[in-house]
Amino acid sequence: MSVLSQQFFQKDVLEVAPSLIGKCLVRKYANNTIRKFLITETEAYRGEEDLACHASKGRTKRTEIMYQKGGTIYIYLIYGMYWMLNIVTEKENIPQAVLIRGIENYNGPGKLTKALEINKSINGKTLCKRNGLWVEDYGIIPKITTATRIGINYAGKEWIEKPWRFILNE
DNA sequence: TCTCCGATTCACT
DNA sequence: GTGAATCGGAGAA
Repeated sequence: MSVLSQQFFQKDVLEVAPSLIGKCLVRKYANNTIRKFLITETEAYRGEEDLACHASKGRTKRTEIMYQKGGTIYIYLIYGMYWMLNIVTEKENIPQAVLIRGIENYNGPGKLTKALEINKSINGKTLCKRNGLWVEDYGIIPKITTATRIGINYAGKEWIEKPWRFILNE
């Protein structure tokens, strides 16, 4: 087992997103309990030109986090009810992020953040043990299926059709 | 300040 | 298959 370094995330999101499949998301709760979850589904959001990406509107207070260097945690509230967990990729000033859509036993981004007790308090923090959330590599070589992204009908045909969702094959 | 709407989920017809 | 819940960010004025 090895803990993924910051360097792992400082690459193109299209490399990072599929390679996170089969890795282990580790959460240390407020009461020091530690739980590990296999990552089963991710999605890539890639830069200002990607109309499905929040950063397509340019650099704002909200998207500022995505311009940080890879390994930063981006938390975002959707529909006033659910927190989305993203991991920023690439170097500084390149707005890319991986959305964690699914983990073992929790199918759905809203459910997994609930299970992990994720909320805005860790927005902008770095992915590492000190902050209670990190990723471990157990050397699993997963079989990956690609698909189109979900919930981005506003982005237009060209971007809806990108096969930027990555799913672990059972 | 005010209005619009979303990287979702769940209950109900 | 359809619609409600619910709130912060972005853009308009």
